[in-house]
Amino acid sequence: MNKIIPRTLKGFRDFLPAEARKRQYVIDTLRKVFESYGFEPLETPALEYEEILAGKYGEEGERLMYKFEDKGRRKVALRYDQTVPLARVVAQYQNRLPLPFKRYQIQNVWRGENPQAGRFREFIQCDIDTVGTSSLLADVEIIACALDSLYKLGLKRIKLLINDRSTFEGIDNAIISSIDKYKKVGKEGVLRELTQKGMKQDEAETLLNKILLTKPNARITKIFDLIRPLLKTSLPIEFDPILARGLDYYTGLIFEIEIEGYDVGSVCGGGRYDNLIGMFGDKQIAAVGCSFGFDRVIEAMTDLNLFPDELLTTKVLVTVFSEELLERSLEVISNLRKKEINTEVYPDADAKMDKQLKYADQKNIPYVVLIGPKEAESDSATIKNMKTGEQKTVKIEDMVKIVK
RNA sequence: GUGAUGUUAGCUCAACUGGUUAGAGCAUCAGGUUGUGGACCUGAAGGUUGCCGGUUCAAGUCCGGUACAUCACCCCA
Repeated sequence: MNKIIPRTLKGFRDFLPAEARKRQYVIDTLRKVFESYGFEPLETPALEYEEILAGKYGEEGERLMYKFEDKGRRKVALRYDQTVPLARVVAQYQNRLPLPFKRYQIQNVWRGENPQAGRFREFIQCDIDTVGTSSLLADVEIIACALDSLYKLGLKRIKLLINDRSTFEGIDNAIISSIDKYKKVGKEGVLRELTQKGMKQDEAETLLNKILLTKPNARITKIFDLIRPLLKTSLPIEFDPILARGLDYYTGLIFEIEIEGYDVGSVCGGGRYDNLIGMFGDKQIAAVGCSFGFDRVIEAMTDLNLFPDELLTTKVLVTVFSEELLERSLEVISNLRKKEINTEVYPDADAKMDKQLKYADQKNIPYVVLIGPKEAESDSATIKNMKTGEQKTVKIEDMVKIVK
């Protein structure tokens, strides 16, 4: 028999406990903030009928989508983003989802891209969207919720860049996507691309200068006015006429959030897209939303050291002295767990104490409980603080106080 | 889809222009102390040098292909 090599698929990742804990912390935090704004959870299947997803993401998307036949010979595809499934859900459950519908969705999506920095084939998307209203207040709430989310994660030095699709009125999508690269390739780079796409040098220059000098329109100034009272802190908010987000489906607001001291790109972006959600019905439905770059958020927070020190699971390790005293250990464990203290037992009664302590040390468990013959006699236990090395023998009832 | 670079022990790396039996640190396991972790010491285990083929008396080393990884383009989160 051939030996099977343990490995992961190209572009797919394992998250070992230290990493997985960080991710869960971020998800938990985001979820709480989303819900505080009235967004409700939505989950959709990983697999959809291919026809639901096909033709929705352009040529590139079509190439990158995971498609195959299932056992029943149905043509299926893996979730490619969360917006198309949202559109499907809105069309499918019209009678059960009164509009406006506010939902958040935190699930994996799959794209068969070539992996590179911060890009994988399986990754989490965190989306919030409000469907069924074109009110500017909905736009403002999305932005406020996004800012609040990052703020709660400790990302306090953030900058909001905001623009409106009307800045690019009448301009071809291909041209817009070149202009969007302004920050990356500079003015010369954009002009070079534009002339390559068939524009004359002076035409391109005139266009670019005109865009750079655009002033915020009425919608944007209204958004500015509305957002200030919503946010207690005064965040830098900037009108940025060059911002296009590369996507051609936006119809109004476009925004991005950047982190100061982390210039790998935006960690959140979104806008209004009033012509997309209605794709499965016969009427258009207005929508506004945004998406967090989950992996970038994790990376930025790691760089800036923003994760709480004690993202621990186990609080107490109860050691086992011998087979005879195992029962005493189990009693203590049961007591601690009843008090909602995360407790684990060293699973081998024959293991020496140093090995059991070493295990606690490696797993960063803050407290270790020892119950040997001495303690058993007096119906007590010794509790050791692994950080300070202090230890004392106490009655079992008193142990909870020390740990908590 | 395109391009650049790389792949040697679980991890990080070494091995002069091709030349005996491919080395080290960390991690693992055992012991140094049978009720106390992080340090230290001793020892053990761990490799068909990513895979397939070619050149050569001889390949970890050279050549071709392929898989994977990293980075970039395209595109995007």
